[in-house]
Amino acid sequence: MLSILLNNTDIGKIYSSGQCFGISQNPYNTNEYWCVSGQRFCRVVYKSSLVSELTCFDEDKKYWLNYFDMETNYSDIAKEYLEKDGSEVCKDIVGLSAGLRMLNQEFPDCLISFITSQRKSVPAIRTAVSGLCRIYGKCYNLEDYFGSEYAGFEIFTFPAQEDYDKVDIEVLDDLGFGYRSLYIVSAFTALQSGMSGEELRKIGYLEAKDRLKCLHGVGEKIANCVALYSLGYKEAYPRDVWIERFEEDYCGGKFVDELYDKAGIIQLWQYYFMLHKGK
DNA sequence: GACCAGGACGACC
DNA sequence: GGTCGTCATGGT
Repeated sequence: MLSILLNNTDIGKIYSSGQCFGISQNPYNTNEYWCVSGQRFCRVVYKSSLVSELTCFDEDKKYWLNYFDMETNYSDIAKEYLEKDGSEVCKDIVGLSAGLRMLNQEFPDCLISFITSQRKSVPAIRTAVSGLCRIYGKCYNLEDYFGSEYAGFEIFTFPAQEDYDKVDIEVLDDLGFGYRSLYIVSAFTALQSGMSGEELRKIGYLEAKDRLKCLHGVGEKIANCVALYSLGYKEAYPRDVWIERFEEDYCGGKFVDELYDKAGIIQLWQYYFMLHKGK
C-alpha cells in the first residue's frame, strides 16, 4: 500500500456530486471514503478543503491518479466559464466547486449505475448498485490491507466481465432495481457480447451516444452521463431536472453549452451548485 | 403514509 | 416533430 496527497481535491464534494455511485462513506469516520472502480478499490481521506489523501496498492497508483483526473487544470476551465458567461451566479458556482473533480470511471460501472439512476434518489441508487456488487463482485477484507482497526469491514468490487452472464433478473428484483431489472440484464448482455468503452471512445461523441441509446432504458440524458463520465467526451452536457431548473432560474431557459468544449465539467459544477447552494 | 426520485418508453396527436 | 400517462420500489 502507498499513500499520496491529492491537491485541489475535496473527496467530500466528489462523493456528494452525483457523478459516481461506487463511493461509500465510513459511517464511523465521515472523513473517510472508499472508492470502487471496476475490480479495484482504494481509500481516500478528507484532510482539508483542498487536500485529500489517497491510499491504494502500489501497482494501481497510475490508475487512481487518472481516475481522479489529476492531469486536468480546472482553473483554466473556470476562467473560460467566467469570461464567456459573465453572469453573477457563475462566480458562486466556481467558488462552491473548489476541490470538485470529474472522475474517469469505468464504462460498465457507469453504464449500469446510470441506468439504475432513473426515477431513483441518490441514496437509493447507491443501495442498489452496492447490492449488485455484494452479490456478483469480489469481496475484500479491509483488515488484511489496512490493519486490525478495520476488522469486520468488507468491500465489494464491481462484477468482472466473466461474471456478467450470472446476473439474474430475480436477484435484481430482490435488490430493489424495480422495473429497471430488465434493462440491467440486457445491458450486461450487450457488454458481454462486445460493447466496450474502448470502442465507444474511438468512434466520436455523437456516434457513441447513438449506440448507447439503442440500449433499453438509455435515453438522451443517461447516454450523455455515460459519454461524459466514462468515455471522456467532456463536451457532453447531460440535462436532468436540476440542470433544467438551473437553466430556467439563471440562464433565461437555456445554458449555451455549445460554447465550451468541456461543457460537461461546467455541468457538474452547476449540478453541485443547485444541490448545495445555501447550505 | 404520502410524496418524490440525476428518465425512458409507448401511445397518442 | 411534440405531449402525456405509466413504470417498481427505496428514502425521507
